[in-house]
Amino acid sequence: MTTPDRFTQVLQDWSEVFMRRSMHDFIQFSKDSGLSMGQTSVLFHLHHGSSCGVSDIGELLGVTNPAASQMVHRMVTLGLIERTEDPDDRRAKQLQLTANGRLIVKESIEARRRWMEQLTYTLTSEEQTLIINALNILVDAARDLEPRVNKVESREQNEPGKEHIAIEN
Amino acid sequence: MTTPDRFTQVLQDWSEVFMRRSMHDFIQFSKDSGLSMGQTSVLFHLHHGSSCGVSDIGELLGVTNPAASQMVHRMVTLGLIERTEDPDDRRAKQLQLTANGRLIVKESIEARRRWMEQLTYTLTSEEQTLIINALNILVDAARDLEPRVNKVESREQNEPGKEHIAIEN
DNA sequence: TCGTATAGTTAAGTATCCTTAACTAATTAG
DNA sequence: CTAATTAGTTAAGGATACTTAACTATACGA
Repeated sequence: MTTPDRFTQVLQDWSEVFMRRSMHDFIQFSKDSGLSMGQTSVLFHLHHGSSCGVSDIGELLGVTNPAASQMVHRMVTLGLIERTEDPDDRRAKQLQLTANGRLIVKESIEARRRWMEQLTYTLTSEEQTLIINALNILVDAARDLEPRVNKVESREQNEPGKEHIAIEN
Repeated sequence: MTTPDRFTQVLQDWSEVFMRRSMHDFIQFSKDSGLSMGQTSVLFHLHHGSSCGVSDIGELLGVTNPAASQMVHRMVTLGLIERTEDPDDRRAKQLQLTANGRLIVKESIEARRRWMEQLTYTLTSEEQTLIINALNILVDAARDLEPRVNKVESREQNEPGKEHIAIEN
């Protein structure tokens, strides 16, 4: 087995165990919040992208434009997101999280953080350092593969304490 | 920032980028296959656990027993899963993937594998080795945290070429 | 300026999926 | 042996979320 093959294999092993856990949390969280999985997806999409239009939501969920419009309407009614006119193009709407919507996203992230914290307890300090270095590389590589994101303002980027640790090779 | 904090942080960074990608693929895949997200979840659950009962499905999806029963019925009709009587307890049913259901799961896994393969192209051999070691540790730790799985038979365990690489410390 | 394309909404109809309530059948406990 | 529990199903009714078709309003290109 070559290194790239082994690499892909271990990444797949990890993704399997990680996805199973995350999907379960995701479903559970959606139910607990009284939201559909689609609605939760929208919240996370807006959390990541900061702002987007109605048709972007349709693309995200793989549904038609009217379906997206109705979903947005429901979520506006629920006080999760707000819909304002795009000043540059008055046909378009800009969707954003409300304070309440942001709160819900934060709670979900916090729940996942607790799971991850559990992982630290079983690992030695050396193992943790190894994993930190490895995942930093992986995160950078994965982000480079991502399609561009129209982040209005990169919030809390260059946050102190998040800088990478150099690996010696 | 302590090592555990930094560890949790980088794990969270990774989970964010990974989840975004995986959720998108998951939604896309479900739509393309003409399945609901719930149905796709069931397929993956059965792929992992090999066999389970109707109420396990209800627990997985966070719905009532009748809802699970109806979902199972629909999926049986679609030829995705089959429902046989549990020989040990004739009240209970054992659910399993059909050949067709297995095929669909395989296709989805293959799609994700291709994404992961892309990641290898941008990384050096040293980086890949580092990540392999790190993720192996992480997979083991995460599996230990998982609730027990009633796998009828551990398929393809101890497959050659999947053994861990020892890390020197 | 006129025609076309784009962003989004509204309306009508349908399918899916959920709930509770009531049921059957098998198991287990006293 | 009877009573209670457990696994699952069926039925009726309701909510959600999807579709296509038809629409409004803005932007843009010739």
